[in-house]
Amino acid sequence: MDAFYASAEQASKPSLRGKAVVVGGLGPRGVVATASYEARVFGVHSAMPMAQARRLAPNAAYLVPRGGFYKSISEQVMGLLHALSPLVEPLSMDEAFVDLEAGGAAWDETSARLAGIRLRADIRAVTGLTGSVGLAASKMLAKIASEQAKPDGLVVIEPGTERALLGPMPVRTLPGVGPATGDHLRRAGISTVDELAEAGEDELVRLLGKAHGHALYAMALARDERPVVAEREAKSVSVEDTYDVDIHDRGRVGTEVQRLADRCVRRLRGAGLSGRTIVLKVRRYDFSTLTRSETLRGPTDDPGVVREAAARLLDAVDTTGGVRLLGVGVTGLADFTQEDLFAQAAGELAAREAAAPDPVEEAEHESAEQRREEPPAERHWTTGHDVRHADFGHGWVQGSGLGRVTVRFETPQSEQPGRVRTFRTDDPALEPADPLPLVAPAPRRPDGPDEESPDRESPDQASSVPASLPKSWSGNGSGGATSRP
DNA sequence: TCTGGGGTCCTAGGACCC
DNA sequence: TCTGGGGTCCTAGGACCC
Repeated sequence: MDAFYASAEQASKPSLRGKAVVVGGLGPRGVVATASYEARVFGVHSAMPMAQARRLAPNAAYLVPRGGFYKSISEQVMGLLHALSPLVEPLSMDEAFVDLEAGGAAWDETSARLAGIRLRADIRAVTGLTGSVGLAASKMLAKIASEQAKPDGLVVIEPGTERALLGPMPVRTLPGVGPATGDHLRRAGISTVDELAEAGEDELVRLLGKAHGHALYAMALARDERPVVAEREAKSVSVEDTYDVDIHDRGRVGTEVQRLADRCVRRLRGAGLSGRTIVLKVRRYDFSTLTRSETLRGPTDDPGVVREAAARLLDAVDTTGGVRLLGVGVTGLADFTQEDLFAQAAGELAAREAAAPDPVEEAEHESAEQRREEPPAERHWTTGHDVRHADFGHGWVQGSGLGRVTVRFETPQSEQPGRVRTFRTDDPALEPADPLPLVAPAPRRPDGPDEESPDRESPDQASSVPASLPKSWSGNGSGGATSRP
């Protein structure tokens, strides 16, 4: 998906279309998650500190990420991919490998290109957003092709042309070559893929180590036999928080670690997992980062056990000078727990847990209590979130402060930017709302194809989109102007 | 300019075992 | 009596990706 978070916000808020939009953390230590292509013109890009983005693009719209909203769009797109092949390997919410051959969706260049064209049209029809497609004979090349296709394009790397295409490219093009490896290679006089191949495998192993050296040499020769693997098991679960100001108080550090341990366990349990190794992460005032870990005799999902392990690990960490980040994670995952096995044998743990309050729920209860005791409920309206007003209908929060909240009333289907109105934050007519679908539910067509029916497997079948296709799938999407939905 | 959050994979040393 | 070789597990750190 192209500039996924930012594009989703633009599709959701017509007044932001064609405008610079930056999605990311809005706190003093926030960074950019995604910048719209309009914002990239100003030099704003992912992972940039938000403060710097604001200097570069002071008039852009700044929004916090709405993970649940993006996830629901992601599921629609992944659904379209699964219709092409059972072999779908998600890389993130907005990117996945698909083995078209395994699904019978393509068997040569022509059928592959057609599948890509249909997929892009389907993505647009179903989600209202644009995605880019890279087609090639391996994962590495498909990924490079999709980068070249962005935004809103499709690129095919034809078999036989790989090395000629790759050769002159900078080494940083290859997935797995980041800033450190890039610098390392540059100091060794290697800056292009051709030079990587010329250096030879032994030299690369000497420079970069075994695994990386062999892998990079193979990639430089366009060799990549890695299969597309669906459904990989999670290997770790972790949570972390960066604080707006460094924490100096040792007691406060302790309570934060307990909170993080509880949050981590909630996620662990939510996924039906347990783990053997507890990891504590500390980033100090000077950005130096350390981890401490402890492996238990058996896997656990018990909040008390994880809390205690995290507390023990913290005991061994010097936090003088303050900490900017704390994190708790669990690895060595299993889908059962030692405690469960004992419980089955003894048949009484469940009863005991029912009698005694679960520390996780207890913690939630406590914090809810604390919230209730906070000064008289001034409702908080988060910029960018959807709301509904009894008289004016659906809109989103454009800003709030000083007891006022400003709302723009528009929906994804609005033809022009909506009207803006300001209310008191405690206006009873105003309430939070869920995001609206980006694409209006299709009117019932008796003979029309139905996205929800999973029964079409042949690429010969009609695609679920109108005949009018976007104009920019001619292959090379990299040069032209961005066309937004 | 001052650096998020959630992950994966690799390396390297030491303990331990056979 | 003065020290082998291989394998696994644990811990810590670092690179990289989105």
